[in-house]
Amino acid sequence: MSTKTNVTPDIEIGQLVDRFMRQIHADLGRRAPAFDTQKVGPAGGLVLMALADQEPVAIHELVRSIARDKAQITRLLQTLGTKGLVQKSPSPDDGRVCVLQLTPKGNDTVKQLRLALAETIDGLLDPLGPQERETLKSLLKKAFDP
Amino acid sequence: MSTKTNVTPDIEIGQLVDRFMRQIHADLGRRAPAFDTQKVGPAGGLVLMALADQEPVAIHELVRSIARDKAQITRLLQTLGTKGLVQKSPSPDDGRVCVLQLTPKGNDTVKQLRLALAETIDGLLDPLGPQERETLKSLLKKAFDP
DNA sequence: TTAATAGGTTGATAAAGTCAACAAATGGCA
DNA sequence: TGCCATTTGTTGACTTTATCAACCTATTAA
Repeated sequence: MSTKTNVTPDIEIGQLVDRFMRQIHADLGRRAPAFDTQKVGPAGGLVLMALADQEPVAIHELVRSIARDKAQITRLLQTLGTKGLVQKSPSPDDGRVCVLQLTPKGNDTVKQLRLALAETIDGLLDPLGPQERETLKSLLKKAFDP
Repeated sequence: MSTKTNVTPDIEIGQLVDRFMRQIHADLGRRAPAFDTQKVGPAGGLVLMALADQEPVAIHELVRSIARDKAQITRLLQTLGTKGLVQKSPSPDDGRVCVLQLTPKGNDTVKQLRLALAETIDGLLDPLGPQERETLKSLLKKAFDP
């Protein structure tokens, strides 16, 4: 009790976050035919959106920022590449790294995905007022922003 | 600004939540050998913890509360059953439903899992103060509690 | 009593995630 | 300069989750 670590810290948060994530996933899945015109799927969508925030970016940086396995990203990028959404070019500075960039088509796709995601989250956070949403977002950012 | 729906609601929240979930998952996975003595895995662990909060509970209620597919839960419960962690008994009221309950062994397992999850989350929320954590939790509960 | 519905199981399949091994490029250092 | 450890990205093999439809039984409503 003396130290700052509680005896039982937040046990519920994990389950709540899981539910949050899963409901986002479910709702997006339901509406996917309407907006996922490129059929990138949930994983591809997240990669594209992360990419849009960070481009131009090296693969290993993207991997770290979204906390996924690099093997998985390699393969995702292959399919996104063949769909013409992402362009991969060797870095001039370092022969090992590949630099990623969205194509115009990729940018359009991201716009659609973002809109859909925003709508979904907007719906899920319905019980919260505008101010509460801001608070939630800022707390998450404080804890998990790179 | 007049209506309650913003033009661009919270796009980032989805990615932040995803990162949160994924880091929980990664950290728990790293430490799993130390605490997952029954080898229930991430999915099994979540089911057990949800069960502990709700038992005795019917399968379909559990399914709804954790937002997973019922087929998946059926199979998870089979393995948890053979490990002697969960007991499944027919409901006296309704011949279709099965009522779930943790065994003593299941309860012990949940205690371990909860401790591990709490430690992990405690670590991940390090940037947040005690008050901010409370706020975060209450917001999530307000939005996602059954 | 029939028809529709809900709860749960099974089967088949797809999608994600994991882990180790590897080649090429870089960097450090003797 | 030459060697070794490290980093980056790819590939292969594999396990875990997730999804979807078909199905049986019990319940409910008409």
